[in-house]
Amino acid sequence: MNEEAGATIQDAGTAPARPRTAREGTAERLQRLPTRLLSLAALRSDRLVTEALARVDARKWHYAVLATLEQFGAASQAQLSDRTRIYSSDLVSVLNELADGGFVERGPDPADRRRNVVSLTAAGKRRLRKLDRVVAAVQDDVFGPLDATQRGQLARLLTVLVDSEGA
Amino acid sequence: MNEEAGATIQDAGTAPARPRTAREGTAERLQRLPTRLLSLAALRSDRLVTEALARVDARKWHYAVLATLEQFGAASQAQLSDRTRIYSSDLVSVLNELADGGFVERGPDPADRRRNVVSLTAAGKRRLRKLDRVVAAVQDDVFGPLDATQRGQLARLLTVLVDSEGA
DNA sequence: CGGTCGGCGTTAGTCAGACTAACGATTCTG
DNA sequence: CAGAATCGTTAGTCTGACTAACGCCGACCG
Repeated sequence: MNEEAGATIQDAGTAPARPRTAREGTAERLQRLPTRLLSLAALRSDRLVTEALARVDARKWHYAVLATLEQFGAASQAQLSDRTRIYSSDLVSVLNELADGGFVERGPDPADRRRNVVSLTAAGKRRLRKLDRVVAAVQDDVFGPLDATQRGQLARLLTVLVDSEGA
Repeated sequence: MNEEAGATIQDAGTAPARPRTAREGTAERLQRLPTRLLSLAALRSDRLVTEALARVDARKWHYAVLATLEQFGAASQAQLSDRTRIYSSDLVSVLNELADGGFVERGPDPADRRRNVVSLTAAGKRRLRKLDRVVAAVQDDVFGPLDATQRGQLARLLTVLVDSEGA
């Protein structure tokens, strides 16, 4: 919780502060370092995504889970974990949140009582549509500085990197 | 490293290792999502960088600080914070570590006793050379799947994104 | 000259995500 | 049937980003 200063209600956001954008001088070695560029770009991207989703009371994982459920249908948590790359230990709370919102249902799998079957509800589908819109908007936000061609290039290059993972 | 199941001795702890690389099925929506690609690529990159540096008992910020000091000379912590984008609160422990290793010296600024002057030692310069090598090696590791042209492209695109930050 | 404002370094603490360990319950396998 | 493996869950570690507050000092203002 935030203790508000009471007096001036406010502009909680008016951060007068750190000119983090200062960009005054970054050592060259760092400035061109590809891994650093990647890290900074992702940091900014993640921040924007997280903020945008937070505004509608969601998190990245919510989107991932909902989208995965819609595409592949009901699944066990283990399957969801594999498909979304969310650790199953973290998945628990994500599903709790989604279930609290009525977006998914979690019940025991009659076929294998160790498992849960997680399925999308009607509300979940609507929720997904909404998050789709939010996420799409952020893409433009993040990649605004690039034109369509460049975005395509970037996506292709990143895909190569990401896919090289398991190799 | 991987624990091999040796000879059926107990294997109590043999983590057969989650096939995180499984890549079985990722929802399309997610798979092409640029912000996600960026995030995943950065995650992998960061992990490799962190591991490589850990092997020589260093962290990313160590490199950033040493490189910045060499390029701009002795500076106050506030300046370092601006230039490296390390929050000054986090900078404290980084400098402690570097000072413990004898790589930097931190003394009061005679001109302004609020400030510290942080400067690079001879050992710090040697350290920087070493980290330079480590970091360079990781670049090849991370961006191995890309040829020189592609790496250039990627760097350019990312630079655009990163520089759009303050705009 | 005294006071207040602001920059400086530091401590502490929050929050999120990635990741590991262990455990009870269950099912599979030999 | 016994042991091994799987599933969901709890708890906890680690790192990085970020905020709040504080004591110290210097700058500026009246």
